[in-house]
Amino acid sequence: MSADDASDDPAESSPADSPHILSEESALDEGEATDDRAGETFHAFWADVVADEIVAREPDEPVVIKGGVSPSGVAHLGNFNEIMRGYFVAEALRDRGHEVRQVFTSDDRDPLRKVPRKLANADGEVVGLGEVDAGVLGRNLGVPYTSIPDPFGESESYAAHFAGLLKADADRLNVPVEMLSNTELYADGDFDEAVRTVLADADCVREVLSEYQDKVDDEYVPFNPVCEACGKVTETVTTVDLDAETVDYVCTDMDAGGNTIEGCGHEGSATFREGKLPWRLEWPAQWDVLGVDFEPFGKDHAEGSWPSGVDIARNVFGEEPPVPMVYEWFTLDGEAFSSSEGNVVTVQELLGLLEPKVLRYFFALHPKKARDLSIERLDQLVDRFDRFERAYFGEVDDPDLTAFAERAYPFVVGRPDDPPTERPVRLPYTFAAVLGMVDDPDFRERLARDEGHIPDDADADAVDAALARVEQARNWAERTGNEYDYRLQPDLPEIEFDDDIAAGLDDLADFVAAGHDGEAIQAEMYETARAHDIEVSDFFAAGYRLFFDDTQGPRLGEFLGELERDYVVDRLRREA
RNA sequence: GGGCCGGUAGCUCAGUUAGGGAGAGCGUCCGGCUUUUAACCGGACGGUCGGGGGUUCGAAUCCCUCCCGGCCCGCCA
Repeated sequence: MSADDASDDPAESSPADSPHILSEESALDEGEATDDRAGETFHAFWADVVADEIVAREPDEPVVIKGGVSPSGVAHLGNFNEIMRGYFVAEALRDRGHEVRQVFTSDDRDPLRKVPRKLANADGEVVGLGEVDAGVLGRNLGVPYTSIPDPFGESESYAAHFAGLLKADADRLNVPVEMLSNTELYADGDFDEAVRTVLADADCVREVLSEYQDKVDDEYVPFNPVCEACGKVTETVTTVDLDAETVDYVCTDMDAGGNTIEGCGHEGSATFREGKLPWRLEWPAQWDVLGVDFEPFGKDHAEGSWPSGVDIARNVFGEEPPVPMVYEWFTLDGEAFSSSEGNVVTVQELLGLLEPKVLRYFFALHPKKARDLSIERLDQLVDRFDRFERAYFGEVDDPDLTAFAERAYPFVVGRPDDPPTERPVRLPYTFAAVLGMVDDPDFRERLARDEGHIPDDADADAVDAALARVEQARNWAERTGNEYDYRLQPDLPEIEFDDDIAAGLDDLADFVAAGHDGEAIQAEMYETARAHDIEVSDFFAAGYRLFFDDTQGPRLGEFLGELERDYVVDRLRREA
């Protein structure tokens, strides 16, 4: 047991290797290092704390930031954590003058272990198996994702389809990330040295790995060839030929989370490029091959593959592991992301509901907090972004928020070198939802101006930008069916009113026809109701029925005041 | 059971780096906008900072302990 010479329990990594670098006082905060401490400055933005750690190691340029994921059915928001967290660190480093390369591996030589219940199509929409060629999945259990046809029949493989989704979403968020296919790295020989190192010193690998995994015994060979006969990833290597760089194998059954994927029994030979390393080795091998300096990962890795990866990196590959960073997982409307349960949302879906800046802002919040993304309360997130933005422009009396905004806002809006000098015009999200009840763009602008949300001197571009939120807020209202989900009815709803209300509506029509503004119309509704001895609520309900075919709605008078007068008059008279 | 990370107002979250006034927005309630109708404005209500103990002149913040939640401690990734 050479691995545990230094410590009593090899599984117990030293505190300095903790991946929770944002939770601890400081990995440097030991002993008397007061001079070092004095050199540290407070950072309002977590990405700078991480950047400090990276810079302290004096990495070669370009600094390499990695993320990675095994393909699954849906590229949901949670999968974006690594890309976005890495991005903000990359930007913080670039801002300090470093060259940064951000890569993201699609770990696509991994075998498909079970058929996903939901898939995302090229448009980011989540669909069930019934809408795809599910058979192609069922027939390819155990086969690397890159060798499985795209169930949508569009991309060259299932892996390519999935990687395409991630890349498209990264583009939408304007994050320059280089997608790397693990299969290609193997096929091109990038992993040759790593595989050789692992197989050449298999005893050492077993020794290190056995501290973390029970299945590692004297027979264990840390390489999984792809069977040349059936195409499945296999586990049983019989001999290793280091000179020829080949292994012999038997295609045996594989256990996949309780299910058995049957091997074909074929006995064959594979090169180092025709298989893969097990994850616990593959991850540190990626660090080595790609020269990774920083990698964020989910908390599921924090106590599992990270400690073993550190050990493997040092004792097998002879390298230092990258700066780690654990992030907490998101929930969606209070529940864990689950594509099988249908509790997923894709970046593309979200961008139909809010601006990319707002989504980027969400990822700029502190990673150690388990955050809930609530679609129902998406207005809260947008409001928080607006406040964050106002804080950047010095309009919020909150020193902490202001300090965070001053550093993070330029990154969030993607303009660290050229931050905006004027605060954009923003419509409150729920107000935008109100405007979304009517299609007419002129109506939207008039009402927004009347309510004081658009300054008189705003230029046309600023107005257009502000009004762009209306479509998103309307999509939100429709998706959630919430209290803003009303639509102005272009045609007269079928409805009967009693005589009093009918007379009141006629009077109100005359009042509108005479030309009054929204405020006056609102007031007149009360007057009219009283004059006809109608309950005010009944009269409003009649109005909502006429215009929205509903019993409730927005403040009606102001609303009617902005609409086409003839339309309002005709509708009140139940004529059109 | 063990380890790690979280727990601050009804909700969403700042504040914990470096101990000193418990905060914001939303919601709720009340009021204002001549006028009950979800947009605007003002005010109020609202917290044992998960519980307990300790250190300290002083603790959301540091230490110990317990409770709750998530993750890991099989395999896989």
